[in-house]
This record gives sequence, structure tokens and C-alpha cells, in this order.
Amino acid sequence: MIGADAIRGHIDLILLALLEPRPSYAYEISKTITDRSGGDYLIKQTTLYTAVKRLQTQGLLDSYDDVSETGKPRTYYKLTPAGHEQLDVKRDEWRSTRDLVDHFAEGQAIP
Amino acid sequence: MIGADAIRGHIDLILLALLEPRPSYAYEISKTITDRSGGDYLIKQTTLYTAVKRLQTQGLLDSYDDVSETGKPRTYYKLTPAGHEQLDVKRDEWRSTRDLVDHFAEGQAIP
DNA sequence: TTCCCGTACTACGGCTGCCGTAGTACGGTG
DNA sequence: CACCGTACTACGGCAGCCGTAGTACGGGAA
Repeated sequence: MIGADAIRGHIDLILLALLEPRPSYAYEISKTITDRSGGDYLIKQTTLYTAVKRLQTQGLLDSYDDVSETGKPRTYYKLTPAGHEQLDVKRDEWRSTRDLVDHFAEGQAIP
Repeated sequence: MIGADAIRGHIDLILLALLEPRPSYAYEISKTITDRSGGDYLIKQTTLYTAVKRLQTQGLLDSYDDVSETGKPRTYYKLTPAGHEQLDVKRDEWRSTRDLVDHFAEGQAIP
């Protein structure tokens, strides 16, 4: 189980990366995260919708309504061009952060 | 430059790992982080002291005062046995988080 | 001496982001 | 026709990192 504090700050990257290949809607995104993490991370609905709104406000996501197979309207989210750019930026930031924490975590002594 | 939001939640791991080989004091810890990150991450004094206090409250760090080479008293921090245990736990948590974010960030599509 | 600078802290409030809890709404299915 | 799955929204809580600011003290230089 992965806690909120550990993942905090990286949700946006995860969402952008998930939506990179094609648009999706909240419920599917949520299921995908659960499945692909092997159940290790369960994103809360509030967290997901809040994050999506935030990304939309920043102009990184667009949304459009469409009717699902079950006849219900759904809100699909897709990356904007800015979203694609920002995904690259966030990937770089993540790699830097990851390498930094790895470096320290792997027990380098104070010289 | 690595932002606070990116590193958030992993400061404790970094501090515990830095103090694993031997005790140190705030100023040295701060310098070490700056140096070892190549200047990419500059921990704020408030962040550092807050984190240290938190770890002490949790029983993961002990402190003792000693006189430095310059004649000034310093507060040294060292891991408690519980701190050593917790360091292992936090290392595991970090690896899980890292692998999860890596997995998503590397562009796995929604199937 | 006096003054500045490096070192060693503390105080306090702000903001962001994830969470807990809770509620609405609507359609299909048994 | 009652329930359940799906699709959201509302609202407040809290932790953690930051900005800013201040105190204190010793050593070196003018």
C-alpha cells in the first residue's frame, strides 16, 4: 500500500502520462491506476477530480462530454498541446527527484 | 533545481539516511544536502529543523550537545535503534513509490 | 574597541494537495 | 420497484514545506 504523502506531488505526472496515448474518463482512470499498481495505490475520487480540475485550469487538459456505451454521458479528458509539453517537463523533474532521493537513500555517508 | 513539492514526504528518508553512518548537526546536514545534490536542492532551515524535531518526537533521532572545534556548542543528531529500523521501512516505501511512478511516467497506455 | 559576518537556532503564519466524509443523480437489472 | 453501479460535487481537516523574520554568540578585521 502506497500512502498519499509518498505519492503527493506526482499525481499530475501520473494523470498526464495515463492520458497521453488517448483520452479517458474519471472512472476508467481510477480503475487503471488501481489495476496497474497491483492495488498498491488507490486514488480517491476527490483527489482525482481535484487533480483533473487543477490540470484543466492550468490548460493542460481539455474535456468534452460524450455518451458512453451504457447511454450515460461521460466527461472525457485529453491532453492539450501544453499538456504534452508539460508532461515532458514533469518527466524530467521526476527523474531528477528520483535520482536525488535514490542517491541519498542508498546510504552515502557524510564525507 | 528541485522544488519542495517534488521532494515532499521524502525528507525524513534523506535525513535518516544521512545520519545512518554517524551523527551530525544541522548546519553540516544542510551543507551536505546542498553539496551532494550539486546545488539542485537547497533545504530550508525551517524545513530541516522541523523535520528533525518531528523525527525526534517519533523516537527515531536522539540529540546531544557537544562543543564544536570553534568552541560553540552544537546539537548533534543520531539515529536511535528505532530510527535504524524505520530507515529500512522508509527505504522500502520509497522503492515502491519510485517504481510505481516510474511505471506510469514511462508511458504505459490505458489498455 | 567596535562592527560585521558566519554559525546556530526559533517563531509564526500561509498555501497546497491529498484525504474523509457525505451527498446527489440517473439508468439498468433482478 | 428497489437496489446497485457509475458519475460526479461539496466541504472541511491536516501535514508538510516555505517565506519571512528575529535572536544569539564568537571570531576576525578596522
